[in-house]
Amino acid sequence: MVRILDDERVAGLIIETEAYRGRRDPASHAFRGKTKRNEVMFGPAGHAYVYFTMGAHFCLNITTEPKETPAAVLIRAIEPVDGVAVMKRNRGLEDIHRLADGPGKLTRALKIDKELNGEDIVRSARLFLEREAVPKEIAASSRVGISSGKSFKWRFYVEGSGFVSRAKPSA
DNA sequence: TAATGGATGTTCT
DNA sequence: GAACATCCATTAT
Repeated sequence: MVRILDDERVAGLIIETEAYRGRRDPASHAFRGKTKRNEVMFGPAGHAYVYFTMGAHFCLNITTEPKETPAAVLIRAIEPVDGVAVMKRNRGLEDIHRLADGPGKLTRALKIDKELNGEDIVRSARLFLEREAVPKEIAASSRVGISSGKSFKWRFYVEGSGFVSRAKPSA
């Protein structure tokens, strides 16, 4: 995942994600229909859905599925690769393992906020994805921080990575 | 190492 | 008025 900040490349490998599947998924923002906040989820795939949560943090999702089929992938953690100094400055932290090991931390490290909500990441010069080697050991577990839909194993993370948000995921 | 509570927008009851 | 796709400082074990 690549973020361009003042012509500087700030990037990292995606380590942890969660899937949210619209109408079929009680934990999804889109489960109860379209609102002003979640309308990006109802748009075409490949756009950034950025929302403000718990009164203090932003979370970044990438939409999937065609228009009017709400679904998105929450990016929960990255392993910093380029522009590490910028991330440290944004976070006020030196520990590289803690720079972006959670959805709220990641958006802060990469300076992602509501202004990027709806960004087309296929065409964007500010936020986009590059193809990389897919890690071999990918594990699945329940999603984090939800109260319904817990039985779906829709959290995916690189097994053994020191950059996941929770060392010991709950099954 | 584990539990607690504050910050506080958006949506739902 | 309460819950929530969170994080962190503070306090208790």
